[in-house]
Amino acid sequence: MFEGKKGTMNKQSKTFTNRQTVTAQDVADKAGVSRASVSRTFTSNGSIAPETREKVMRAASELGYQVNFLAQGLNRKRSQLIGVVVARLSDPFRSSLLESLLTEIHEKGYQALVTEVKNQEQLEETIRQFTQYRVSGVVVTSGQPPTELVSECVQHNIPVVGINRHMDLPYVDFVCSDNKMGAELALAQLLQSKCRALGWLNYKGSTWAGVNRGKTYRRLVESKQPEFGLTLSDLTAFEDGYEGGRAAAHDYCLSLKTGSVSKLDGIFCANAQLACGFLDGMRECGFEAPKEFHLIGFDDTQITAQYSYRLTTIRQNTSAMASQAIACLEARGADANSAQRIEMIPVSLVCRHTSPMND
Amino acid sequence: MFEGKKGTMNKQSKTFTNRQTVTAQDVADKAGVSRASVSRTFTSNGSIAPETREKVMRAASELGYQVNFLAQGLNRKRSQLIGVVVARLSDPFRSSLLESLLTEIHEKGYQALVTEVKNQEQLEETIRQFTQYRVSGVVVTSGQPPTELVSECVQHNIPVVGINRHMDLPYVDFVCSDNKMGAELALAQLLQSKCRALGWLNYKGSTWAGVNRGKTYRRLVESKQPEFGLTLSDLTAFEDGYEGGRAAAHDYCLSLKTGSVSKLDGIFCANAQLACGFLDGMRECGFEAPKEFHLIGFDDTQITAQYSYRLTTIRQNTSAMASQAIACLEARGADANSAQRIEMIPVSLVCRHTSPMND
DNA sequence: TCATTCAATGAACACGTGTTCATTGATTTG
DNA sequence: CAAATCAATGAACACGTGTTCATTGAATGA
Repeated sequence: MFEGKKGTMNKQSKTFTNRQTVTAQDVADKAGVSRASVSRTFTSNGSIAPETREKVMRAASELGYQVNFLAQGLNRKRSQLIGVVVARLSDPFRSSLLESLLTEIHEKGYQALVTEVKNQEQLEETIRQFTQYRVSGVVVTSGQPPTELVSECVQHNIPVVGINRHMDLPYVDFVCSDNKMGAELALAQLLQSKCRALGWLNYKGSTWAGVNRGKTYRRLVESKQPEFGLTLSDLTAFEDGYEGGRAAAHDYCLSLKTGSVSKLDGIFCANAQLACGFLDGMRECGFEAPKEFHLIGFDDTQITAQYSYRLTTIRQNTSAMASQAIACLEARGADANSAQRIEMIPVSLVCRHTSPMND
Repeated sequence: MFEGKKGTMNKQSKTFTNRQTVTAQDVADKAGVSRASVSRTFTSNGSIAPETREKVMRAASELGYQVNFLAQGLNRKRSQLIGVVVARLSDPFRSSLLESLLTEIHEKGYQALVTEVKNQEQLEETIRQFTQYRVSGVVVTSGQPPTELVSECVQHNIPVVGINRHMDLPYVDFVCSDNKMGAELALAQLLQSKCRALGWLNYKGSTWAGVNRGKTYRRLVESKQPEFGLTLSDLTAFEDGYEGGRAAAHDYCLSLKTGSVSKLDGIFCANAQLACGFLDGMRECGFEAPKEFHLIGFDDTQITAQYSYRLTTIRQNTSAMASQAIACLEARGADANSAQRIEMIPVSLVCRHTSPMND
C-alpha cells in the first residue's frame, strides 16, 4: 500500500517535472508489460502476442508516446536520416530535383538532412557531419567530394550515390540522365528541321553533367557528319546561368557582324538557364527563334514553358532519378559489396516554339 | 605481459571488426586519461588543463575521432538539428528563402532537417517526426500547423517560428516581410506614374501572406482615396502561380471587351509568379507594360530580372528573414517564456521596365 | 607551518532504445 | 501420456555521450 502510493507519487512528480519525455518504460508500466514488449510492438521485429500488442498500443496512444529517434539510432548504429548535398538552388532544375528527392525520401520513411555547399571545404565538413549523424546514405547532387572522404564513408558503411555526377570510385553508385539519348533526340529534331550549321553552348566552368553532354553531342554529330554535312561550333559562356547565356548571345552576334564566325541555324544548350538567357540575348540583337535559328535546351523547368520563352527542351525525369537514387542507397545498405550500379534515366523531347514539331 | 598482449589483441581485433566506430573511450585510452576528460575537451564545458586538452586533441586526430551526434543529442535531450517545413519549391521565391535558411542554419552550427509538405496531415506527421529527433527548433515557411500540434512543440520545449505566416499562439515567434511598407512603396510608385485606376491581383486560395498583403494594400489605398480619387478593383486568379496569372489576364481582357469592367492603369500582384503570368497573358491579348498599364509584383526572384519580363517588384530580404528566424529560435531556446517576438523585415522597391522610375 | 581554497580529474550515473538469452507455458507429435 | 517443439515474455546488456560528485594535489592565506 505504502509502496504503491510512493510509486504513484513518483509517477506523478515525474509527469509533472518533465512531462515532455514519456518513455517506453512509462508505456510498459501503464500496459502492465515489460519494456521489451513495447519495443517489440513498435519495431515488429521479435514475436509478440496480438492482445499484448493491442494493450501496448492503447497505453502508448493514451500517453502520447513517441519513439526517441536519437536513442533508436544510437542503438541501431544507424539513423533514418539521408544526407543530401545541393548547391545553387536558384537554378530551377536544382530545386526541382531537390523537391523530387524530398518526396521520395519521405515516402520511403526517411528524413532529409539537407546541406547547401558553396565550396570544397564546406563539402568536406558537411559529409563529415553526415557521418556523425550516422545517416543511412548520402546523395550528392553537386560538388565533387574528395576521394578519400567518400572512401571514408564507404569504410563507415555509409552508401553514397551521385546524381548527374560521376565519381569513379568502387562501391559508389551513380544515377544519371541519359545524355546520349538526349543528344540523339535533340539532333534528330534539328536535322528534321533542316539545321546543318550546329552550335553547342555551355558554361566554361561547367559541371560534370554539362561537359559530358557536350562530349556526347559532339561525338554523335561527328558520326552523322558524313551523311548530312554538319558543322559544330562551340559557343562558350563565361558566366553561369541566365546572364551567362545572354552575354554569350551578345558575343556571338558581335562575332557575326565582324564576320569572324558564320551563322548557325541550330543551337543546343547544356541547360535551360543558359538557353533562356541566350534566347533573350538574341532578341536584344534582333534575332528571333525559330525564324532565324532553332534552339533546344536541357532541363525542362517551369520557366521554359512560359509564354515568353516556350523553349524546346530535353526533359529530365527528376522523380525517376530520385527514386533510383534512393533505391541504390537501400540496395547498398543491404549489401555493401554489391557491384557498382550505373542507372541511366531516359529523357524525352518536349517540343515548343523555339524548335517546333515538324509534320 | 600476458595481460598486456591480450589487451593489445583485443584492441586490434576491435579496430578490425568495427573500425568504423572509434569512441571517446578509445581516445581516452590512447591519451592515458579518463573518458570524462575527452568529453570535456570537446564540449569546453568543465575545466581542463591545457596540456591534457592537448594530449586528447592529438590522440583524437590520430584516431580520427568524431563525436557521435546521436549519443550527444540523447544525453543533452536536444540535437543540433533544426526542422524546416517548406512547400512548392517550384516557386523561385520559396527556394530562394530555403537557400537563405540553409546558409544561416549552417553558419550557426546547426543542420537542417528539411521536409516538404503537400497537405495538412503530412504536416502533422512531419512536425511529430521533428520532435522525435529532438530538434532545437522548427521553422515553418508553409502550411498552417494545427494549434494543438504547435502547442505540443511548446510543451516539449521546442521553439517554433513562422516566416510570412502568422500563428496567433503565445510563445510562437513570427518573422514577416513588412507588407505595409511594401504597399506604401508600390502605391507611391504607381501614384507618381499617374496611375489612378488600381488593381490588386491575387490567387483565390492564397497563403496568409498574400491575403495580408491585399488587406494592407486596400487599407492604404482607401486612406489615400480622398486625396487622389483612386479606385481599387480585385482581380482574382483561380489557379496559383504563373498559369493562374496568365488566365487572370485573359479573363480581364475578356471583361474589358464586354465592357463589364473599366480599364486599369496600375496593377499590384501578390507575388512574382502571378505577375509574370499576368504580364504574358496581357501580351497575348496585345497589351504591353508599361505603355498601357503599370505592373508591380511581390518577391524579387531571378526571373523578374530577366530581359523578357523586367518586372518592377517589391524585394523581400530573404537572408535577413532567415537570420532573424534563427535568432528567434535561439532566443526562445534560451528562455522559453520570453515575450512573443514579431519581426518585421523591411522591403525595398526594385524599379524595372513594367513600372519604370520617374525622373 | 597549518588551514583553506580551488582547479583538475576519474568513477559512476543517466539518457532511451534494440536485442540477446534464458525461462515459461501451451501446443503438437510419437 | 510423455516428449518435444515453439511462441511469448522479461531480465540484462549494449549503444556513446554529458554531467555530477567525491577525491586529490597544489597553491594560497593566515
